[in-house]
Amino acid sequence: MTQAPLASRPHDHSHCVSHALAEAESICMRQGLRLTTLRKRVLELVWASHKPLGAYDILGVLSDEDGRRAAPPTVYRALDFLLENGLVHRIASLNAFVGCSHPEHAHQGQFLICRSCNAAIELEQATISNAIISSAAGVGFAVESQTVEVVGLCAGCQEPA
Amino acid sequence: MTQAPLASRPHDHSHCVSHALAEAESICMRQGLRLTTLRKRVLELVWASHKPLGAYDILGVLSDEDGRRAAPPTVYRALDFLLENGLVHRIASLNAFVGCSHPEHAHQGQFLICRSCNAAIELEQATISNAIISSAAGVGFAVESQTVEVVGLCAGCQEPA
DNA sequence: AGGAACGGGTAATATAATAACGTCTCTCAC
DNA sequence: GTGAGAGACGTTATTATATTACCCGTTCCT
Repeated sequence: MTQAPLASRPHDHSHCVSHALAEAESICMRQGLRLTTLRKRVLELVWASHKPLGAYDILGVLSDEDGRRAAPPTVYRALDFLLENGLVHRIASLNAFVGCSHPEHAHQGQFLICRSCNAAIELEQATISNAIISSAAGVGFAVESQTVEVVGLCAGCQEPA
Repeated sequence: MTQAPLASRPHDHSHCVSHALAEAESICMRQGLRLTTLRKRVLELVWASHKPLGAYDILGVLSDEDGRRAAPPTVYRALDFLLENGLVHRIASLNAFVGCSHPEHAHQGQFLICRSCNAAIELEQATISNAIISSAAGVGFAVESQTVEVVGLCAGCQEPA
């Protein structure tokens, strides 16, 4: 087996965050999108860990740090922007959001969600999506978007023996 | 391509319903489970079409026909029973429920959801789940459950040319 | 008969998401 | 520079989805 992904190993996470923010800046710059203070802050919060974060968790943090309580639309609008531009993914089975590991190109991830540490590992395996597309084609179904969310145990959370 | 699945073609749907109910009866009988009036009625409603149905849609129908308004726990408890015993599936991306096509054996379906007619087609393709399991194993992740939900156009809803 | 287990009613609450409307601030053509 | 339009965000209210807690009656087993 290859090495376990970063998300499920201890690592200097501040690097993930700064890298994600820098990449977001650069993508928005190139595409003429406005990565406002709020959007940047929400992206930062989503990237605060590799665990998917609920909209209301984000809302809570924003409210705490602002004093004034933020309202849901504030967060949802920022999340919509980030989703539309491929900077975060939504995990439907958790009603939660996680930073996109490869925002530089359009794609839909597949997610491995550890039920022990809650980390979400993003995959982008053509074998999976091709299997889906061709199975669907077998019954005449034309695929437009895929949701693949898997629950289990990440490498780090499996008991050593 | 093979023939389009029943769910996406016109068919005598009352047969689907009666077959599903009969099979549920037989499964519950064999396993000593109590398919009460309420549970049976909820199963029937879920099977009323091949379109995933929200818990509150079910609630609405029950309330209408009962006169007295049913409360959420009534429906959720019935759905929990049906889910636990493999008689219905939950579609996470829609917050909705659909009858299980193959309740006689344990499995997790893969779903093709038509964005035009809303029908959900259940697949059970080993190629898909194996692709997922082996991709996950490649990063040391042990899969326990899979959610595969695909949106697109079913055979019947694709324009003929 | 006694009592545990189960099914289900009811009220309240938690959690997730959206609607509708107003205001401010950029940007850009002129 | 200036005004028109678009975009971003605040605010209030509402809708949609799901769960908790408590109670009561029935069933089933002894």
